[in-house]
Amino acid sequence: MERRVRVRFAPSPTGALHIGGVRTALYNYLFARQHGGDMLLRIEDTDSTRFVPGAEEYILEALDWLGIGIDEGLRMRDGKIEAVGEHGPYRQSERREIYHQYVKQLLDSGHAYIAFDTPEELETKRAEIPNFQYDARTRLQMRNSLTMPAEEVKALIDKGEKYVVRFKVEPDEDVHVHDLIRGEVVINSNILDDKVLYKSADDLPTYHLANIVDDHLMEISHVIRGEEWLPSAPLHVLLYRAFGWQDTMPEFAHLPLLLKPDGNGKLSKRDGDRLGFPVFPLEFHNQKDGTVSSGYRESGYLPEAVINFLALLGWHGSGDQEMYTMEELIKDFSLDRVSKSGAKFDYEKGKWFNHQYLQLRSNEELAEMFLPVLKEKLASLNSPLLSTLNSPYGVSRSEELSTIAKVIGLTKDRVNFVPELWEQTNFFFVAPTEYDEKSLKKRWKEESPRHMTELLEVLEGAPSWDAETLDGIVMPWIEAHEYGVGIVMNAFRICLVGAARGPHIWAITDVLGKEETIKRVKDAILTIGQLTI
RNA sequence: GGUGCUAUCGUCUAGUGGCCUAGGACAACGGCCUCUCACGCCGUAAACCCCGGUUCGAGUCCGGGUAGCACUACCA
Repeated sequence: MERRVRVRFAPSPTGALHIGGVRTALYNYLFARQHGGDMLLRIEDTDSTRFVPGAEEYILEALDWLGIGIDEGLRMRDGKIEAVGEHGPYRQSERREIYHQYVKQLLDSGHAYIAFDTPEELETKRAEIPNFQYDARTRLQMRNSLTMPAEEVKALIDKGEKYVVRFKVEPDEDVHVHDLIRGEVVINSNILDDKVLYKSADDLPTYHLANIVDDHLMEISHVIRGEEWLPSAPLHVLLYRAFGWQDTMPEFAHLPLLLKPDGNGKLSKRDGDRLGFPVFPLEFHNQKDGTVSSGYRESGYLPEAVINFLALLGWHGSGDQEMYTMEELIKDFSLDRVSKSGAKFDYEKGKWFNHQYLQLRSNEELAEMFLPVLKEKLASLNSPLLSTLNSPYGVSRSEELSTIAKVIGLTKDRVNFVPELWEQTNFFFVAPTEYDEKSLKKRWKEESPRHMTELLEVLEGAPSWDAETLDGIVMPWIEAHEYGVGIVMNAFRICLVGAARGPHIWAITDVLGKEETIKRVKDAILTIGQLTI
C-alpha cells in the first residue's frame, strides 16, 4: 500500500534562515507537491539557550515570500502566524508532555538510562582520555542508572539533581540506512555514542528524540534534510527500532551541502559579508547580537529567480532546461537527479537568473518596485521633481508610474536588479550637472559645439516631436553637411545624458520632450565650452 | 585522530560500458548588430583526481591511493 507523502521542513529559530535551509525547504515542497502530499512546517526549538526572538516569524515570512507553501503546521498568512493541522502543537517547546511519555517508554523498555554526569565532569573526562566516548565501553564507569542502585537514582532525582536520559546503543552492530540519494549507508554502532535524548535542566528533549517522535506522530513519510545529518541517521534508525516503529519509518534523503564560492567548506554568513552577496532570503535584524544580515529580497532579487537558482544548485532537470517556473519544477523534480556532491554557491549565476526574470516582469510591475528607490534618490539630490511625484495636485500616481514604466522599458534589459535601474534611468529624471570625462574625450569633438548650435535650430523647427519626425529631419541635415552620424549623435547624447551611454537617442528625446531637450543642449554647449577652455 | 560521504571545463552540471574527437548553462574571451552603453545573436578557449584491475572496449564497473567535505556537544 502506498503511503501518503508527508514531508516536513523543521528549522530551528536560532537566527535568519540560511539559504541552504531554504533549498532544503524548497526540495521538500517540490517533492510534496509532485506527489500530491503534504508539506509540514515544524519549529525545532528544543535548545532554549539558542532561541532568537523574531527568527520564527522570519522563517515563515521568507517561505511565504518565496512561494513555498505550507499545508500543515506553522505558516504565515497576511503577515500573521497561524497553525493548521491535527498533529500539533507544531513547536517542540510546546510538546513537553508528549516527549515525557516517550522518554518513559524508552526507559521502561531498557533502551535508555538516566545519567547524572555533569557537563563539567564529562569535559574533564574528555580532556583526560583521548577520544573518550560515552558508550558501551565506558558507561559502566559513569554515574548513571546502570551503575547506581535504583533507590539512589530515585533519591537523587527527588532531591532535584539534574540529569539526562541517554540512549543505550548496543555495540557491534552494522546499522543500515537506506538513503534515496546515496543508496545504502552502513555504520557500525560502535562509533555511535550513547546520545543524550532528554535533559532535565530545561525539561526538553534533544533534536534526536524530538525529531523521531514528531516525525512518527506527524506521519512523515520522507525525511529530506541536509547532509550534515547523515552521520546521525543510523542513530535515528536505532531509535525507530527501539520504539517499535520500524514499519512506518520514513525514507531518508540527505541533500548535498552548499559550499563557499571560493576555497572550501560550508557556505556561511561570513562568506556573504566577505564576498558581498546575501546568504539569507530576507534582511534580518538579530535582536540577540544586534547584527544585521542582508537579504535577497532587499537586494532586489525576485522570488522566482531565487527559487530557480536554488533549485538548480544540486539538482538538474530531465533535459537541458535552465529556466523553470515553480509549476515546472514541481512537475520535473526528482530525488534521483539530486547530486551527491556539494555545490559551490555560484552567485554570478544567481544574477543571471534575476536578469532573466526581470525581463519577464511587466514595466508597470517594475515601476511599482522601482518607485521607492527613485524617490529616495531624488530626495537625496534635493530634486524638485520629488515634490511633483509626491504632490496630490501634481501628476497622478498612474501617470507618474506610466512615465517610469516607459523609461524602465527602455533600460531594463541592461540591469540585473531593480535598484540598478537608477543608474540607467537617472538622466530621464535629472538633467546632467557634469559630463563624463572619458565620454567627452572620445565623443566630443572640436566641431561639436558648432554642430550642437546648428542642431538646436533644426530641433526648434521640428513640426512635431516624435521619433520618426525628428529622425526624418535630423538625419538628412547631417548627411547634407557630411558631419557624420556618429559624431553628431554622440555629442547630442552627451548633452542629454551626460555620458556616452543609454537607449536610442530618439527614445530619450521622446521622454524628455522638446523643451527639456533643447534646454539640455544649450546648457551643455555652455558648460562643456567652459570645461575645454 | 575516528567514522561516513563525495570526486567531469574556473563554477553549476549532462553522462548509468560502445551514441564521448565528453553535451548544456554561468563566467571569460572574440566577432556581429550599432549614434553610445548595454541587451541580443554567433563563435573560441576550457574538464573525466591518480594508480591498478575487469572487459574486445571505462568518464561510466571493481580495488587501492589522494584530496575535499560533513559529523564526532546536555546545538540543531
